[in-house]
Amino acid sequence: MKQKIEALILQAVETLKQNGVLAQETNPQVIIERTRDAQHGDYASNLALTLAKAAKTNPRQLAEQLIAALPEDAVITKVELAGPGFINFFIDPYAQHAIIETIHQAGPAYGLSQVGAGKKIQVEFVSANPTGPLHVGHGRGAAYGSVLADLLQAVGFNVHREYYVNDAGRQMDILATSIWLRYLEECGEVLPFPSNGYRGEYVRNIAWDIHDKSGNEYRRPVDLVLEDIPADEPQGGDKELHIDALIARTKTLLGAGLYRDFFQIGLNTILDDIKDDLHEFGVDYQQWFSERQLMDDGSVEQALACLRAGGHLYEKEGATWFASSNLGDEKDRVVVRENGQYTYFASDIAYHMNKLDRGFEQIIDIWGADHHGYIPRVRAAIQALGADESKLKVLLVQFATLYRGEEKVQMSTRSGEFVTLRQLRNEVGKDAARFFYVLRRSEQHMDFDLKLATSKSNENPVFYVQYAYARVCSVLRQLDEKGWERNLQLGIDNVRLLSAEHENQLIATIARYPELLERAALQYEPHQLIHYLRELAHEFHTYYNAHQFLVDDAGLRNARLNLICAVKQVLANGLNLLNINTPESM
RNA sequence: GCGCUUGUAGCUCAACCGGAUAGAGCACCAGCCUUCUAAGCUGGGGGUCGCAGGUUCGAGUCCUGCCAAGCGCGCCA
Repeated sequence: MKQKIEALILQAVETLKQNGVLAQETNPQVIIERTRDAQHGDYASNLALTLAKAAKTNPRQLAEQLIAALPEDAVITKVELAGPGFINFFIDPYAQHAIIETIHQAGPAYGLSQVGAGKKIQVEFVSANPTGPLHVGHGRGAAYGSVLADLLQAVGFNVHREYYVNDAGRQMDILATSIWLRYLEECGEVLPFPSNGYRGEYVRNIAWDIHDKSGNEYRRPVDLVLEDIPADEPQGGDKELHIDALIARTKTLLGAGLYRDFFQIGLNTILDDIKDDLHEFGVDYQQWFSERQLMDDGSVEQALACLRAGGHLYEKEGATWFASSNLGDEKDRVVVRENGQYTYFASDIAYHMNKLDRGFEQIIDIWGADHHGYIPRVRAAIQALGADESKLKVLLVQFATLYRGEEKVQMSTRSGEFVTLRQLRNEVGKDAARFFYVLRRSEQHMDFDLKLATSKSNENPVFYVQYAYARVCSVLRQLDEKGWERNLQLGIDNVRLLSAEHENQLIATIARYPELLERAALQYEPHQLIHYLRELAHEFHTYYNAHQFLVDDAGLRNARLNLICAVKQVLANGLNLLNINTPESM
């Protein structure tokens, strides 16, 4: 419909060019908007307002001339000049009725499109360190990323979902050491636990499990473990020096081989838990990409060689630096430490080079907002690698501040005091959790009230949408009980009986679903889909209260059934995209 | 101090490339169940769009300054 009106307006513009009203070189971008107010018709164009200046005339006069030059069209019942120079189009209310039949034919495919044109696009999200279970902060990134990926796929992109596993680096060593110390306790040793270690209950569980399976294989005498280790913070020492010494001691006492085994068991256990957790949350990936693999297969070395060849690296104070400040970063960054180890940033450069090499036309990184300072250096790296930095899009997800009623919930992975995603799912269920997370724009700070989300009452908006779906199902059950059958063709033949205001409104809303999907996807804003579904559900509930569907007149009955079945289909398509269930009864 | 993000109704949030009288939900008030599920519907009150300038036919939206909140500013990840 938009295209149709656009074409008509362009014809009018051509006519005015010939009349000399508009300059020959006028090549306007015609914007047709759906109106927000029914008084303004169905569609509106602001073309006269934007062209008035160039045409050296006032907008209302130009709009009048445009309207006069507009070709006749059966679908358009009225064209009005309004306000400062808007052109409002009123559409024949029956013109949109055909969408009901379209929806019945397309079914689950209704709303899908090909604007993405099969473009290869990668979405990397969550990518939490495998040092513990996912918490509710990760949940938002998981819900946002997965819905965004599904949206992009729905509009025709070739989407690759990926999780970057930070399975190398110091944090992982701290984890392995933490598990080992708990394991020693399991063996019967008594020793202090480092203040900087991972204290969560899951660490004990892994240790318990290893002890159960391997007995005392990894056991070493506690006095050897603690010998000459610098004091921990509570004892007046430095917690970083303390933990680093413990890591080194763990490696020495176990030896490289056993340490590696032990490390791997810890990593696998936690990663399996994360995979399982996300899967149950409705989040699945095409690939789990290992950071350590980049280290092991020489990718990091190769990436740094590439930067070096481009003259972007230099040595200073024993470390190797990337001159990112030449490329928009606020300062240069270390890539190889004084001790010869790569920084996290070094492997991330290699990772992004790898992404580019895999031929993605667009790379979307979804990060927690606390990583925003990291963006300029990654962009700098991509430029230094000789790639087009506009291929990278970084989307930030603000962490949710967690409340339990009025009380703010403090979270820290290290101390083990946090609410896990799994706990949240167990309390509120997958549907409500996903719905809640996607409800708000991702850059928006968000207060997540556990008390509210866990309430199984009508305060929870997910039920409202699901209830609309269940209500349609219920009507169909009633139909069956009355011994009637739905007749699609009879309904189509009588579609013009759908003339009530509620019906026209509902038809207009389901008709714009494809546009909505496209916009939500291209703007990376899944919350638009949620808001749309709430609106659709609301219009359905209103319709339900205002009109009886199961009337004696078979023509009207089937016309209405076709409409509510089309609503049901759109609700299902939207909820499926969100990976939220569609209950047949509630 | 510098940088990024945010600031809209009592609370939580929307507002499509700048567009017409800024909208929902919750909460509050008043109504609607002998009729397809009341987890629903109808109506009502409630606003200095953080503040001040600027850009223009038009600004919640763009620009500048200020105020406030969150985050960041490691040879951590």
